Amino acid sequence: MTAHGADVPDGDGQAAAGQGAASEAEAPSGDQAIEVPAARDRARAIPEAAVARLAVYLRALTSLADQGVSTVSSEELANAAGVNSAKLRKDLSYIGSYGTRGVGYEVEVLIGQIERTLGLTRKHSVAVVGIGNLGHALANYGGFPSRGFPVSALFDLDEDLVGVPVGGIPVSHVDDIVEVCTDREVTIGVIATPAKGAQEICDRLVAGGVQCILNFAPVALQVPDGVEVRKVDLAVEMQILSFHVARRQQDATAPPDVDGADVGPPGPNGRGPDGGGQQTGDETESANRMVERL
Amino acid sequence: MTAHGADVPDGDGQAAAGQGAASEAEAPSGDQAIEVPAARDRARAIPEAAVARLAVYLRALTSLADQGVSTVSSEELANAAGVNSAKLRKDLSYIGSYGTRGVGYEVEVLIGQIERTLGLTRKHSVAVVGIGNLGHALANYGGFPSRGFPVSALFDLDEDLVGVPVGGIPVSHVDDIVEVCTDREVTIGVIATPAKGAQEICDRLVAGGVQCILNFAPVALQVPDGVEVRKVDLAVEMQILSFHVARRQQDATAPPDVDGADVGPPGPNGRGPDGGGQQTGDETESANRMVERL
DNA sequence: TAATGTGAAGTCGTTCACAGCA
DNA sequence: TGCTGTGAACGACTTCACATTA
Repeated sequence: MTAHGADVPDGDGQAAAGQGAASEAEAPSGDQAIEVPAARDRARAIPEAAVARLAVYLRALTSLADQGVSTVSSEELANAAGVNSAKLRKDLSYIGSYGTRGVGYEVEVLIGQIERTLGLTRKHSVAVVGIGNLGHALANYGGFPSRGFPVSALFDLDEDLVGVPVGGIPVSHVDDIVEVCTDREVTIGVIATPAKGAQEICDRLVAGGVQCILNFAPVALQVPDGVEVRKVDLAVEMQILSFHVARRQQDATAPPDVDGADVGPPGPNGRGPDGGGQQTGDETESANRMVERL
Repeated sequence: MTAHGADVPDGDGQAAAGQGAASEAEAPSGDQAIEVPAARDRARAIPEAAVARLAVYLRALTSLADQGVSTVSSEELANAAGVNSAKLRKDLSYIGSYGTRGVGYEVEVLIGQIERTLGLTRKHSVAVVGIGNLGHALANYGGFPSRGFPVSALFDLDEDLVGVPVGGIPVSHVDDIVEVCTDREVTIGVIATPAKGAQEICDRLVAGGVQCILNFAPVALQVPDGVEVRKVDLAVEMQILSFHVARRQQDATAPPDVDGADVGPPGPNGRGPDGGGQQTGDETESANRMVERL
């Protein structure tokens, strides 16, 4: 984990498979012999995939609580979360036994336990870097502050934006990242800049004491051990969907295809798709400069 | 990642997260005996996780192409994409043998092959529903159109927004989803609405012929077989990061913890964390109504 | 009786290591 | 000689199925 390579987008939550998070280059050096056990104990025992789902269960639970429900069975909760009950029970078993056989789980108790496990009993200050289209949306995002993630700093490279309040917080200049993050004890940094400067921003955040980064820029960030990176890439999500559309059509048009040569000639042909390609923007590329001020 | 993976995140997938997509209720009835082989052949052989990474490789490759690089070794490309070379080679092997032993891969050729595999040789019309903060950002998102995903329809429930052009496209009313999506042959729908109406929107998109959905609303959507859903949940991503912060601190404060009772008393205590909780917004909840017009 | 909690089996994905080829 | 392509070993996550308990 923690590894450098921002783990690939992996399928996360969603049903089947997916996951396979981080654990990239694990510093395979012959430093210490084993180090497998001990160290990581309590929390490390929970599979990454299960952690992701716990957050989903939490949401379903708070929703139930709002509706006045006080008890749920694994079946009901699993249904609300979009997983099967066996998986849900297994996941919950990682954090302890808080259910009652023959009855189910007490909603409030489970909420408390999951929040504790996810470390939500502590507030995590968030900094958003890159106040473009996306950064703007994130800064105004109601879901963050309401869930214990107060946005306490905004940064942009654009001098015209500095000082302008967005979502109630004045934008600071990226040159002050280290200082401001240290001051405000930012623990989570969100990078919503173009790919170009993302690594530089990342380095500054780390220098400012940020331990976790949510990266929207389309690059694999390099970070020192001990810093966690999660990447969200909209273009990748779209392309995965595209793949499924393609697969579906292939299945539909040629179901009894045994093996033979597939679609195009595997020969050494230049590109293939539309004209000279070109791939203009670089994802968040334009985003950063499009909305500009409110 | 379906997403699922989106979900979650995924693991994810994101990072991980993210992902494994649909295939929720798989109709486990004793309908047909096996059905394992045949049917899904060419494309289905590629693991979901590998598909997600192919999209990442594609980006790295186009970046290299822009820099004028014409050949890469698996080692170099893997490095740029943030994975290890063995995994990269395995992933590429799923789509065929386009490398040259002793040399590496031709950038242009690989780009073409990956694009073909991901179905990017065809344009996929995108519809964005919910023109709030996030929807706004998505509508203006440069990364979509430039990568073969032209945004061709926008929808919102707000009458005041209908007709207003966002990113060059006039917003339509959600009541017209079915009609407009059918007309414009939308293949991918993006839901950026509050959790509340998401399922309803989803149903309409499906009725309008949309086969793939990227869901930003914090709910597990129910879709018929044949429709693919990937979920992206920012709050979940943040909570996963929060978990890692918590784990890190736990490791730091009490490394030689053997087992005993963990943190809080597992007894039947009410909630636990901050006061009466409350969980205000519902993620995109506020988003939808915050920026309003440009 | 009903539903949790969990070992065990199964499935899927990653890593290893090396044969094979330019 | 150098790097790809891939079978096989390994490890992680999921599903099954049932003992267990309120």
